[in-house]
Amino acid sequence: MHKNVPNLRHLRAFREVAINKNISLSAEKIFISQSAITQAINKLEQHFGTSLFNRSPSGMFLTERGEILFRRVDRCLNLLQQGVKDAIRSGNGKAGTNPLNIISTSQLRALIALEGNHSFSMAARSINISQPSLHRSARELEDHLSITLFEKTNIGISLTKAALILSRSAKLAFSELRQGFEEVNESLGIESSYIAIGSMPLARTYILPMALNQLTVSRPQMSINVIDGPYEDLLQHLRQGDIDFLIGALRGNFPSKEIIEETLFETSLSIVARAGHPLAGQSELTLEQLAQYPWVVPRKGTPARSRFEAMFEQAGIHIPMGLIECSSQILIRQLLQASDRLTFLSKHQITLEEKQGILATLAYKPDHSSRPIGLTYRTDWHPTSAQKELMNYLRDLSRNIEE
DNA sequence: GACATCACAATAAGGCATGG
DNA sequence: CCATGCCTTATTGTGATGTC
Repeated sequence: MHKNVPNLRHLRAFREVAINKNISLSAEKIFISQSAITQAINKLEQHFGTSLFNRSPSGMFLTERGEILFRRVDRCLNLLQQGVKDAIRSGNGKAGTNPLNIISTSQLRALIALEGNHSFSMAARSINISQPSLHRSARELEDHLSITLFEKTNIGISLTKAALILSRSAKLAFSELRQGFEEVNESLGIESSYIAIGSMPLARTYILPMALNQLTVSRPQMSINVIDGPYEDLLQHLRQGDIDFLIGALRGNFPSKEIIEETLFETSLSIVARAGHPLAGQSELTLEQLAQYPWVVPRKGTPARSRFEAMFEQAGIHIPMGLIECSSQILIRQLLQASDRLTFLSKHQITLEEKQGILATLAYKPDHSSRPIGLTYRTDWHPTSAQKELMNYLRDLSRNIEE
C-alpha cells in the first residue's frame, strides 16, 4: 500500500532547496553535505520520473512538476512533524531536536504494519520483511522517540495511544506522497493513477457505477478500488488516508470539523417485497399488517435501520421478530424472492427491471422517509484532478436524478 | 560561486540462526 | 512468540575534484 516511500531526509532536503533555491545554503541548514543533497535530489527525480528543478546560474528553481510535488511534500513533512510532536506529548516524552531527524520511513512502515497485526511476525509478513527486521525498526523508533509505542495485551501486541497518533499521521503523510506521485504522473500524461472509494450500499447500485464508467472512458488506465464495509471501518480508513472519499448515506453530526459531508441528493425509503407478495397491490396498509411479516433489515447503527426501528416504536408496536440483518443487495433480493419478507429500500436501489415486475413497492409511506446521500471526505483533503473529475461526475449524475 | 560527479566510507536495513 | 547477535547487502553520506 505504501510502497516506495522515499527517504525522509531526502524529502526534507528537497523542501529546503525548494525554499532556499540554493543547495549549499540548504546543506548548512540541515547539516548534511552539499553533495549529499545533490544526490538526494537526483534520486528523487529518478523516483518520480521527472526533473524537479531548473538549474540556473541564479539558483535552483522548481519545475512545474517540482511545484506540484513540493506542495505535497511540504504537507507530508508537516504532518509527520506534528505527528511526532503529538505522539511524544501523549507518551509523556521529552520533545527533543527536530523530529524529522530521528525517524525513518522503514520505522514508520513497521509501525503502520503493527497497527493492523497483533504480532511482530504477522506484521513482518504483511509487509514482506523478516520478523527480526521489523522488530528492530519498531524498537528503534521507540528508542529514538523515548516513549512506549507497543504494549502486550490479551490480543497480542497493541499500539499505545501515542503510537496510534503517530501511525495515523504517518499514514496521512504517506498518502500525501501517493497523491503527489499521481499528480506528477498526471502532469506527465501517464494515467496510472489510483483512487480508493469507500462505498456504502446505496450508492453502489446506481450512481457510483455510472460515474466510474464515465471516468474510465476519459482515463482508461486508471485503477480504482471500491471498498465496502461497515461505515465505522470506512470512516476509520478515510481518516487515515487509505480511502479518498466515501459515498453513501450521510450520518451528520460530526463532532469535529475534520470531516465534510456533501449532500448529493435526497432519496426516500420505500417498503418493498416480491411482486406476488400478499400485501402487494393492496392500498392503505397499516403498520400492524407490516409487522406480521418477517423482515430483512440493514445493520444496526445505520440510518435506515434507525428509521425502521423508529417507525414501529413511535406507533407503539413491537418490532417484528426474526429479523435478518444483511447489507448485500444480491442476498436481499434472493431473500425477498424466496419468502414473504419485507425490506426497506430507497428508490434508487430499485432497478428498472425490478420496477417492471420483480419487486413490488408497498402502499405504505414511512414517516421521515427521506434521507441524504452524499460524499464524505476529510476537510484537509486535496483531491487530484482525477479524483475531482470523478466527484464531478457523481455531482452531475445526482443533479439529473428524478425523484 | 555553485552544482555535479567520483571513489570510498559510514550507516541503515535486511536476513538467518538461535536462545528465552 | 519475542529478542539478540552476527553477518551481508543496499543505501546514504563525505570530501576531493571537475565543470560551467
